[in-house]
Amino acid sequence: MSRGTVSRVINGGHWVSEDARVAVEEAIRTTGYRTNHHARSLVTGRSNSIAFLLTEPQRLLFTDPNFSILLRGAAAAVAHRGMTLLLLVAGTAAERENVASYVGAGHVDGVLMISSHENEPLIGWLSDQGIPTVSCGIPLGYDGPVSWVSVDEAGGARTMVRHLRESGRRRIATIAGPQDTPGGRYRLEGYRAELGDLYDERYVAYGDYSSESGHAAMTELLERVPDLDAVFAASDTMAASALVVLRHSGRRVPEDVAVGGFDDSGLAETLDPPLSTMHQPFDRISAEMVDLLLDQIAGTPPKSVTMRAELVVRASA
Amino acid sequence: MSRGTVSRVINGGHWVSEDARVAVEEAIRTTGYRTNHHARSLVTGRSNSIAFLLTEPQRLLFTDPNFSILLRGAAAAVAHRGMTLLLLVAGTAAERENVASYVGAGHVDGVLMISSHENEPLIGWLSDQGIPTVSCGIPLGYDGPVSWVSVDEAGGARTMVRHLRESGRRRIATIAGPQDTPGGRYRLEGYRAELGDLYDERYVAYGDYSSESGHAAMTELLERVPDLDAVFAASDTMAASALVVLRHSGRRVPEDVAVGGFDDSGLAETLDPPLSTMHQPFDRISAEMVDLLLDQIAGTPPKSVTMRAELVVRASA
DNA sequence: TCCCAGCCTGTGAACGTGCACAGGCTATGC
DNA sequence: GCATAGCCTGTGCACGTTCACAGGCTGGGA
Repeated sequence: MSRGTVSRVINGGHWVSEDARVAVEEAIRTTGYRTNHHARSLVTGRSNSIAFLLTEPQRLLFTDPNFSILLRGAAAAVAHRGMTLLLLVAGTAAERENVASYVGAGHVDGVLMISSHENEPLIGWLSDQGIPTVSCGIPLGYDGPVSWVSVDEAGGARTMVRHLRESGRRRIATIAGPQDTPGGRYRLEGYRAELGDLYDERYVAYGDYSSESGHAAMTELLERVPDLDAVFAASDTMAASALVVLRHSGRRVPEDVAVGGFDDSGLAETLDPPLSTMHQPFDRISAEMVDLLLDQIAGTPPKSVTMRAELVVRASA
Repeated sequence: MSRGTVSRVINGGHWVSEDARVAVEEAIRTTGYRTNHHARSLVTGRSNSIAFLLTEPQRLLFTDPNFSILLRGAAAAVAHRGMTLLLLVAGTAAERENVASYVGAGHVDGVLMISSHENEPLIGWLSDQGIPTVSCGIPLGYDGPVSWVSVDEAGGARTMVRHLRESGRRRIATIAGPQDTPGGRYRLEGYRAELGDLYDERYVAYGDYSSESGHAAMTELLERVPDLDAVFAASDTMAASALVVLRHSGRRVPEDVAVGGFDDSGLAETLDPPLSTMHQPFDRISAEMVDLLLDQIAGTPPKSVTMRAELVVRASA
């Protein structure tokens, strides 16, 4: 039995006789043979692994539950295809340098880019190097060819604001996310578009998705426009803080003020009252990202996908 | 310039002249040379990567914020040593099988085992195969040689219960975690030990760390022992649900009922009222796990480390 | 009978590195 | 002057695959 034949039955099995196939498979079973991925990668030039690249500063990873869901989904999708997911962190400049040299050396076949802020240098670099890349969310500040998958941020925001208006709210404030982030920017755009002429800058406060920033923003809004009767927060985490601040101010939710969030992270249904929010299909997003990345590795040009965010009505609005 | 000399300057650089070193380093800089990890691994038999292995069912990863913190810490610690962290998921039997064959093939140098439940089959298997492994938390149901790093679960629980007693509480209930988990079991043991003769089974309810289970457990306790004046929850997530249930029952926290948690996850300080809890040093835990694993890979026998949980007093107790 | 196409199998080369070994050069001591 | 030890450098081999190619065997058509 020659190496060539064994190699053929392992990879596809074309042009190999039935006898040879069963013999090889039997031998594999009895000897406990495992193919050496390093040797394979050495000759094929492919690593059979892709990187899950985090460019978010450390602090936010602590509070944002979305990362874990995305990560887990990606790991499952990747493993399902016999590949491996490795985690790369590029929060500091030094880490960014390491990641660039690692990825540039061809140690991964592609990169899943998570939560990049505007003008993230790595995204252009990866694209210039011709390294298959899929971004989670539209990459701000880069107009080159790159794949991304995103929820319809503006559309989702409009849906929530419309829901608030249809339930009779007239003075709808918003706690916007960071404006160097697609979610932060486009959700605010959707809010503005849906309100049209009713838009009033004084009803807008800004946070960075974190709980503390949500607290500060809600406090600021209550001082500036105490007559508000609804709040749309650009993340569930900030909405949670808004609920606390509103209760302490003596307002009831949803009787006095309605509150809507965005994400439908695990947090939302455990809040008091349970939070109405826009559901992001994180499982489908991660699966689609992996699909797009594998297509790109196979040679397909970059392509992008937008998904709908679905309104989930609970008690808060 | 020969391959051998280049190899020597890259790995350590002993027995190489100053002239040769600078020449090689200059050449590396100008040509943009990157060492091929696959070729290196092929000959050394080491992969320079370690696995972050999750054996937790999917649902819990969504709610438990501790995983992300641990993961990020481990990724940073591993990257700092020039190695790579890859994420392996073994929630189902099929996934477990894949992981075993992958790890068994020697594709990683060691395994970081996260949150194993009692009698997790992989832990014994890894140990039997002689694969360096470090468990996060004491592995229940396995008494073979294995490294672990854990917080002092029982001691932390005693500290919290003592704190509640010292603030005048007499009827202290607990929401225990899952009993097939070290945290669940030993925190309950600590609670019981600290109460001594005062221990009363009716003041104990069980959850699985999830928010829903915390809700159910708190509801159950209020029905069974409505006179309770304090609750120690085995996780912040369950404590958060307890706060909601208590408020809805008309009780004030901390005036009527004091509430203490465990973990000090990001959640704790954003709750209303901010949660008193036992702080787990997740950053130190992940760093220590990586250290122990690298020691073991280098040949040191398994070793274990216990860390203290620190009381963090906020408003809830 | 011979040729050719279609299957199937074996073989040599290559991937890029680390390691052991051989050997050259230099300085030191006898 | 010669042996020896201490540095330094180059070379062959091995790691375990995949891939391209050569060639054998079989059956059908001229």
